[in-house]
Amino acid sequence: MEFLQNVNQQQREAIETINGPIIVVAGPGSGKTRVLTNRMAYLMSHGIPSYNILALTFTNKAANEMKERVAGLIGQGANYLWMGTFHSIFARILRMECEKIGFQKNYTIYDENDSLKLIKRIMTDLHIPVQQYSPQGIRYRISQAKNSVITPDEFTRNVYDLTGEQTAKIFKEYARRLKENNAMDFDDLLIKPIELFQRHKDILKSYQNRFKYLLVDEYQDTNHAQYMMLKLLAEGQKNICVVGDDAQSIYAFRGADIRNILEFQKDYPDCKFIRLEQNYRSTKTILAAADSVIKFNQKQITKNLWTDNEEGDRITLLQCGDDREEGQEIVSRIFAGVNNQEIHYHDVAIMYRTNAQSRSIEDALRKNSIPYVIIGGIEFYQRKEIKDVIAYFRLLVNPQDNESFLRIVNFPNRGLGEVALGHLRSYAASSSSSLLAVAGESGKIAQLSKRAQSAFLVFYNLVNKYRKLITELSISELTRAMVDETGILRHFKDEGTPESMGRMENVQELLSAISEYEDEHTDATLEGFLQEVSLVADIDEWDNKANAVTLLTLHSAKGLEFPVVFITGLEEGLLPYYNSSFESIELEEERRLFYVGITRAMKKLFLSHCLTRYRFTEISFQSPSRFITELPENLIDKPASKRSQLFDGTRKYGIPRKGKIDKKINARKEDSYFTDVQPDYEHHSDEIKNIRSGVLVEHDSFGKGKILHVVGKGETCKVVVHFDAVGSKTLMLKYARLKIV
DNA sequence: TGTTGTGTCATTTTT
DNA sequence: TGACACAACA
Repeated sequence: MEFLQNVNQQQREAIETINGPIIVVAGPGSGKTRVLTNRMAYLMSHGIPSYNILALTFTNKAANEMKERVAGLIGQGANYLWMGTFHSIFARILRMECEKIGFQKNYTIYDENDSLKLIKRIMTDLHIPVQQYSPQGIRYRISQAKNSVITPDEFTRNVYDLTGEQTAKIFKEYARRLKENNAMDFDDLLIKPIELFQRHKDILKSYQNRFKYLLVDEYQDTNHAQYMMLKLLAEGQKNICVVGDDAQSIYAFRGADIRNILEFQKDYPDCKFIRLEQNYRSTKTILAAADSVIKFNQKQITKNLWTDNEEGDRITLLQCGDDREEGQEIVSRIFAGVNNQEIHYHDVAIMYRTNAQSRSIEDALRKNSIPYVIIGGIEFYQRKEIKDVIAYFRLLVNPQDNESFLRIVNFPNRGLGEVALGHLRSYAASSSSSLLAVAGESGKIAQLSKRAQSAFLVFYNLVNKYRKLITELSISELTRAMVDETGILRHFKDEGTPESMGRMENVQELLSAISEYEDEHTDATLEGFLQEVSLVADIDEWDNKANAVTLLTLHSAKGLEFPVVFITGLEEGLLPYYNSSFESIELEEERRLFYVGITRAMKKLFLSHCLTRYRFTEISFQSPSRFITELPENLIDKPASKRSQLFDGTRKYGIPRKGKIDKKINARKEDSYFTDVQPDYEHHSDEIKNIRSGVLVEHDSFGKGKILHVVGKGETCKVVVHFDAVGSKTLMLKYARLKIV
């Protein structure tokens, strides 16, 4: 059988085991996708209809790729396969079933920004000061609660502090308003189906019957809600196959619970446990480096990764003076490889911890005319003008969506300000109707000025006119006509600044995206388009066909592979990121992130760190990441001109260099590699010389603490210290009189 | 009511 | 750096 050829023993077992629970712990590059796709094909070839299979992934991209591969193996038979992200699959189920839990089919999906805005508005309404309680913090707490399937009532009962009390109030009101607006946030897409299934056993039954075979990719990144959902669906048949790698769990901040994978065997004691340990992706060197790093973590499923691949080049460590130099170093390595015809631009990925780091790298690439694509950053659909136009469309589809109403009722300007809206909102509240509905009756609201009354009416008529046209026009005609009538494009044109011209183009791009969507979907609806837009990630759009270097965060690198990988910013405070240094749990997650990065590389890995870096507006001194020291020294090359105390410095470059740029780069700094002495402090005392992040210090009144971060230099040098007793403080080094412990 | 300026802020990762 | 809130002015 075709699906069993070219697979190893373990892969074969994972593919062939049709019934019962299976967990496949798949090391990086071990052919996990092949197992999943071949397994689906195998199931179907054994008479299991495709509509009995549900495959859940983390990105749409992964789902689409797998769909294509399955179709390649089995052809038309794959048509009814349900495969997609948790969010999109359950959004789809909710479209059909949500009336049973009090929502309407045309519900709106709120993204994080929408929900933050709503929370801020609620806080204002409840007179909870936003200065005192950070709306982001509250939103995060609420989201965490929802991910753990905790209801507002349960949350209220378990409050232990003041912020918690306020959060509880907001949480309740937030849930109420979402319902009132007929809207769901991202978390609802996971927990509302659970609610549905628990309340309506017959519906649960029907989905259990339908989805007889469950496949879950990236199981290590599921949160509690996803876990519960799977448990509900798998109940009875227990044909659940989960694939993942605990060592690549990097979404704890989003509620992912690594226990789900660690304890799968507890939930399904009779499960088959399969390890995929042969790596087909990387060189021996890269795999050994990755393995050595991950061994520093405590809790994990033991794995013995190995590969038949060649030894390969050593890992090259680039030490740079600052972030600009880092960009230059990378550029010169890329040039060297390309000039030798060893690599093409599209073989190269440059990874970083935070999106902000991309800027300096982009500068360097641009300056040297190297084509690049960037994944992440400010997404198209998050731009203000796009969100504004989308709000119009949302209101068409879901007239109860008060948040969208508020967003655009005065954009473009209709002379409707705070005061007018206040009257409208209280009238709406007393008559419990939506803002849009009340706007249509603005004549009845006595407090409103004549001008405001008619402005509301104009707005109402505008929206209503297009609501009536929904069934008559195609969505591209509808949206185009509406945007025209709102005068948004004219508004931008009149402004005439370069920014507003850019905005105008973006809106036009949105309109063509709608046309494109219409061409691709025979049954295109505006709802469908809006849903797709809310659930796309940047990575979904990326394809590696263009001959360009790829820039991306370590997080979005998961699941990808590249012949040449640069991991940048290997510095304390950045990777591992700040707060992660205290809690070993968080530190371990950072380490896994680094592990994910390393294991993306097939042939050649570069690691870079800077001694200084622009953060905020100031120069900050950076110490090399502790993770660097966790790599076996014999696998690492450090360019000869930069003698290090740990390495003897006589070696070749991984990829021979040819570029002309790197001459001056090597001229600077010498032995400072692991010593981390900061040159600017030479004239200070010994004490001050040793001030750097990670050092334990004592302060006269704050007691003992640890330096997180050093900002600035000389007279104005500041340090961020985390004190055991009082938490983090920023201090002027000059006055702080810190003693090194 | 709209616009402009100022100050403050926080700046991780994402479906 | 930029996004946002608020104050002051037109």
